[in-house]
Amino acid sequence: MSELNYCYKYPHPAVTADCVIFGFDGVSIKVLLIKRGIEPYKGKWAFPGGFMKIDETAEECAKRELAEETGLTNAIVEQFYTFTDVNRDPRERVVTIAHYALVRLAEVKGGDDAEVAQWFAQSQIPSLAFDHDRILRMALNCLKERICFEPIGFELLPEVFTMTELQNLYEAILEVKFDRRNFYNKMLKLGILTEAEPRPENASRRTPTKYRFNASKYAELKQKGFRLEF
Amino acid sequence: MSELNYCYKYPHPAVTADCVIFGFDGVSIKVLLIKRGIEPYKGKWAFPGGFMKIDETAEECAKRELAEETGLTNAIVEQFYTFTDVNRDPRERVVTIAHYALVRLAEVKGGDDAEVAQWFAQSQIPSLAFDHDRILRMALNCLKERICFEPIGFELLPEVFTMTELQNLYEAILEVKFDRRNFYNKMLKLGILTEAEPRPENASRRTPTKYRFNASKYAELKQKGFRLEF
DNA sequence: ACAAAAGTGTTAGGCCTACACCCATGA
DNA sequence: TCATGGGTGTAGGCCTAACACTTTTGT
Repeated sequence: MSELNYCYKYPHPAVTADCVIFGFDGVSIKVLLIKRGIEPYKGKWAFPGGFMKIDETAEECAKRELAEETGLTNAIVEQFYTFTDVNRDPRERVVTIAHYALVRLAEVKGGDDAEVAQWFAQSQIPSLAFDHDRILRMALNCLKERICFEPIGFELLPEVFTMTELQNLYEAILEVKFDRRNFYNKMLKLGILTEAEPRPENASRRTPTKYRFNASKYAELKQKGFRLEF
Repeated sequence: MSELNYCYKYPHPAVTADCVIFGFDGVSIKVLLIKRGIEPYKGKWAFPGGFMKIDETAEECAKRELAEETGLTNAIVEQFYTFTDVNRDPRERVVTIAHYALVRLAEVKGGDDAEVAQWFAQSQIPSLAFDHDRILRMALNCLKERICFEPIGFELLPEVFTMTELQNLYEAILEVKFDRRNFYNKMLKLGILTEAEPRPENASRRTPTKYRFNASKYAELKQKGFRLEF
């Protein structure tokens, strides 16, 4: 079991897939971290990740990690950068293909052990193992860029949401503030939202309108050359 | 020399870096391809690329490949995607970290052997070895997206260029046509171009104005939150 | 002389931004 | 009653897109 059975003519790096899992609680962006139980960096927090099996793609590997930690199997998982620094892992040469995942917090299976896996608000993330600080920075940047041009934000919200929740999400990710009326107008004019339910009888002025992302409408617009922009 | 000296407890994929090298001849985007001299895919065209050494990063590897084929050592080289399909190489499991490079054709050292390395206009690229067709599609897409928001186009033009050349470049990459006056106005208003030389005495109406990309001006604007958009 | 390249300005419409008040609810 | 959240409209400025003619040169 511990023999060195896999031999090559030239040195091969190990390949891992890491998964930066983003969630949104209505106010802040959150990231799921795992406390390392073994050396190196024992006791430090890191992203879920692991060695890519010889018969799976990096994306399958990242999705496997995601499923192990959250129980989710149909979330968005996308590769964003491959980290290849020579000494990023003290054990051996390890190349990691970094992914981010977008999940709805409500759908995440509660972790069995809060000591081991924990959600951190963006502002409370501790210093991480390996080069994961750098990976996080790049993941956040990538998320910022992509949400400007693609409707990935909806993957972090419940199916049905209010305009205020949507605005909070954009503001949290982009770290800016929008004028509420302008945000409403812009979003509604885009034509990619549908009112989820007609307002109930007893709807008061205070009851917010619920929306749903209209994926087919978006696909249609996109095909016509429409581009989302924030 | 042919012994299997590098042994691991678990199987390790091989890791390569491939380099999609883009040039621009004033009219079309060109790509440098290498004719494979050995199996697999012997005789087919492919991107320059090779196995990552155990003490170099993927980017260093891609730059090494670029230098070998073009003599250039200071061109833009950027990773854009890592391809991990299980059967993408028939010999063994190979993960490739794909890069694109932007070079000025005038600075490229003429290849010794046109049989082996050759520039292809985008429309004349043959079907490629491995999954390089897919890699090319993604590289072109990535180039399209990036040129919309970052001034990378200038890396493909001579230091000094005319507005028409710049417009041709944008049109070739984005596969659209712009109105000449609107393109002039927009570019000039951005404030990132400098006139290269005062127009000479004998300048006729027909002599085009020469421009130069003003990188420091761009950096300054960018810091103020300015974003390039096309 | 004819074709091709380069320079140049205006107008209309759409989009973005800034901005304020009312109502209902729950504490 | 007070603070909070939610809904709503308009006016000005800027940017975009559409559009044509003149000059020069080379063939």
